[in-house]
Amino acid sequence: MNTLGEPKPIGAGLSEAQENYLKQILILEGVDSILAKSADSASTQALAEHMGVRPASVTGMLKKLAALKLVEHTPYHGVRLTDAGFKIALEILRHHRLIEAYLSRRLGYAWNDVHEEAEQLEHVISEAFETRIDKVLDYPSYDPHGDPIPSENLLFPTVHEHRPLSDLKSGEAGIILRVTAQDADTLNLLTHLRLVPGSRVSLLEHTPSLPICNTWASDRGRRKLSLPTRTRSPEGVCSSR
Amino acid sequence: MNTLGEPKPIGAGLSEAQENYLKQILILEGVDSILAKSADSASTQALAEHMGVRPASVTGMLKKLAALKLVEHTPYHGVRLTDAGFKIALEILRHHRLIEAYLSRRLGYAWNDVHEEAEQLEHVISEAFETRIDKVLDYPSYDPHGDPIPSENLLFPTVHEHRPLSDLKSGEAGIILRVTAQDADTLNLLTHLRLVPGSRVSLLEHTPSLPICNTWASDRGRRKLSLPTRTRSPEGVCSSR
DNA sequence: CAGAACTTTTAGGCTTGGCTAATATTGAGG
DNA sequence: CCTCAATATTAGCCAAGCCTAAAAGTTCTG
Repeated sequence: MNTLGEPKPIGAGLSEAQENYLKQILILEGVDSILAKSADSASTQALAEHMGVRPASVTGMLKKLAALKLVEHTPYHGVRLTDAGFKIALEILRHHRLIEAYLSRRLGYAWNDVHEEAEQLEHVISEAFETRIDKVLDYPSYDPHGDPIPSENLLFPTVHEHRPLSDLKSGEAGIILRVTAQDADTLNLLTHLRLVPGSRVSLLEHTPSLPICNTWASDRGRRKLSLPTRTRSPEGVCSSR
Repeated sequence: MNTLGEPKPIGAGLSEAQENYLKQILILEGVDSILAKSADSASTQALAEHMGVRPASVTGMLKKLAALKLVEHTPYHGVRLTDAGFKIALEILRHHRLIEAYLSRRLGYAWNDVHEEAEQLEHVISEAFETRIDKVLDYPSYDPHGDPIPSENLLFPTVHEHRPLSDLKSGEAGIILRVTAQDADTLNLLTHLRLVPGSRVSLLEHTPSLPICNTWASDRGRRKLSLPTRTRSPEGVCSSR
């Protein structure tokens, strides 16, 4: 019985698909979210949408993950990660963001190119690799999108107070701290508009039809851009072009 | 039809297993070998041994690769890579060695730890990644074992004249250029004995029972260590401890 | 309490890559 | 030239992993 299909060496021998499910559940549970009170439970449907598969497939995978005690599945009421599952999911998230940071800082990747590469690498790197790049980057707390990177012992850094860009009043200013959009198109657009992490902006006026503002606000009510309330500065403009 | 099972983006959508077969065929064909006149053809059995599967499995895979025109399979007479297959195999070999070099030079990996990690990463990195690390390392020609790295246009660097360590006469000296052993144990032993690429040695006496010399010479007649004929230097000793 | 919306179950399907056992081919030595 | 051992190939199977459609069950809202 030559078991090929290479168990990857992360939490145990999870398949890439399984790891991705865990990661997505983590995200849907909201641990990581800006608005996180944490601890929603992820619904089958939401999971299906995010993974690009049918709900039935999700249920199937959920049963497997539940059998592995990585997840608690209450039929008809969504899933929750168990402690074990949570740990693995966090580990993967850490891999992902650490890799993104590395690609950006050490290999000259554009911040909107790192996601895809990290998506592949995160399942494959060893603990040694993780440790090394963490050290080389001097234990970074944020990835190039401003997403927090769990530490080696899987704790999130304290996140500065911040709020969605769409909440800004006319005349208000701030520094962009985090961009939660992931698709290359949106990120490209944002790059062109200089709306990247670290840049200062102040809001001239609310124009709901403005293309990007549209994008941010209309996406099923989920905020894609947020910025701190702490920092105010008069320079920088959020204009459409 | 949601085709998951992620085609990897190298030559086309080859599976990891397929890529590994191609790489192994390349190696068995001897393109890379020290003794390479190149262009032996790889036998089913040799392939089976190196891949850790049964010959029947190899035949099966060979048919698949042949159907993809990556390989020419003459039943009962081994396989040869086609130009297309050769190119892909070289690309993978390049990935592998470039990654090894990167891990060693930029992430502080020991030379005997790089192989396994590279084995995983080689199937997953993008062309962009390859290009970046190549550049960061300033287009290296050799990996940490002294194996030549094909260039971006898939040409091997010119390799300095060299011969197996076991061919040295008593009193002869040289610099270790390349170590073809890959298993961690052998590499550890060699490290302890300071028999690593770059070190100068001269042969005091032939002692067939010397553990490492034994290892090198007795392994099915394949040479594991070689060094240049050009360089002679009196310092350095090949002693057993 | 009805029905819309959502979930789960059931019943399969497909692909990959392995394995065994039986069969076929090759090539070396007698 | 023939035979036999070594080597290859075929044929038939299997398991893992993921996916689907359709049917049946559950929830919750109006």
